[in-house]
Amino acid sequence: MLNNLKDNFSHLFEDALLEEINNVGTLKEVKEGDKLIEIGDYVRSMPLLISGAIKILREDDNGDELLLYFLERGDTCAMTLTCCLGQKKSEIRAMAELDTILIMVPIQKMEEWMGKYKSWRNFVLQSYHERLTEMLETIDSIAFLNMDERLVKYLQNKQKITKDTIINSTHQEIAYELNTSRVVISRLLKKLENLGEIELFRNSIKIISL
Amino acid sequence: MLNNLKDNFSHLFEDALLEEINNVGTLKEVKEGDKLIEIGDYVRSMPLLISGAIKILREDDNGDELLLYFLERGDTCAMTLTCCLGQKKSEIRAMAELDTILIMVPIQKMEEWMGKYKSWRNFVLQSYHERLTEMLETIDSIAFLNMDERLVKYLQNKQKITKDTIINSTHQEIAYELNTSRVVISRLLKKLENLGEIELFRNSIKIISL
DNA sequence: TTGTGGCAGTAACAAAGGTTACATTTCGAA
DNA sequence: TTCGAAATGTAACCTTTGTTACTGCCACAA
Repeated sequence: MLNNLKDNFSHLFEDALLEEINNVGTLKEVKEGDKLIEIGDYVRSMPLLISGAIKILREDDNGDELLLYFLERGDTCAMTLTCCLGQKKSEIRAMAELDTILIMVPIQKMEEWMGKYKSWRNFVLQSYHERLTEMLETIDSIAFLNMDERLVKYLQNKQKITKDTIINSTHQEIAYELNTSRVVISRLLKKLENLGEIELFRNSIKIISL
Repeated sequence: MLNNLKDNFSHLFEDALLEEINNVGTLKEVKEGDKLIEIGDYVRSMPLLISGAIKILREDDNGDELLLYFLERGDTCAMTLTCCLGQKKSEIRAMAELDTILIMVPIQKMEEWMGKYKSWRNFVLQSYHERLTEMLETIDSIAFLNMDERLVKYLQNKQKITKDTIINSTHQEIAYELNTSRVVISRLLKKLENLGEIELFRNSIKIISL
């Protein structure tokens, strides 16, 4: 685990902190599609992402869903941070977008390190900043963009995260994450295909140029 | 200023910290409608709200606007925190919703206090948590609610912030903050009036029961 | 091989929200 | 007092998005 840590976090944390994380953290591997946190769960440890990607989703009372953002290598979950500190229930759902490796750190440590390590404080604050920025981008999308533009952004984002021009999603799955209906997505995807920007297959979409 | 501080922050900060804030902070009064921060500004100090209310707005490239949330007594601006630390430009606009009194703390101090005072750390983290939560609520509204429901929420919120059943806004102003058009707001307000939930006047709206 | 369930294509229609246009009212400044 | 700008009311129409319904297609298991 120490190697994993050094590879991904040595530019952020001093050796003493890396050592501590190595001592108290536990390595966790999850498969694509696995659920990490459900809305209402209490959170007892904080994830540091080594590899893979996690998607963070919001859901309303009717079960309508919305993709908020992705976490990647070197990230942590800002929601978790506050849940830990405040002993509050999770407001979001976290699912593995890809096969993912993370280090789980017990919550007591995170407070202790806040006083002890400047690099840890910066990391935590930086994480908050990134998450707030991503929330702003999400708000921009749903407030200012039409569904066709949101869809294009979604596909671009997905490509960036998976590093693959083939997106393995059904229209229904995309519709859930954008909180719309399958028919709408099919309609817009077909339009993009007619423009030559994507190619449609069963269970997958190939990005030509977006 | 020390009295202001003690009245509003003594339950959060230890005496030594209150003392420090008192030494380095400057009192600032702004009038309703004053602009505090514009998008693109560099932020050099951090506000602690003593009284009044600040509204935080987002704008896109076309000048379309959206109200994100309000800051009240005891709050600080999480955006500012990260802007300060990262030396980044502001992503948002801040306007005084009411006459407001705040204490401005220079940014160098905030880092110093992070290491020195546990109560400061908790305050900063707590602020982030509240802001993230409010961003989530904003997302819920625009993603899951129709305009009529968003309008009702907006009016309720406004009432809560101003502690007044009379809302002094034009339809155009409301339309800006909800990123829609004046005609749409007039239409929906008239519907609410017909339901007996509000009463409409020139430049103001009286809330009967929402 | 055949049936079954999930996936995608598409048409027709409905609803919400945005746009344009114009009339009326109100208020403050000249 | 009068004029003009700003605020509001309202109709007609358009666009976007959501809904319903039905089709064919594909993959897999019985």
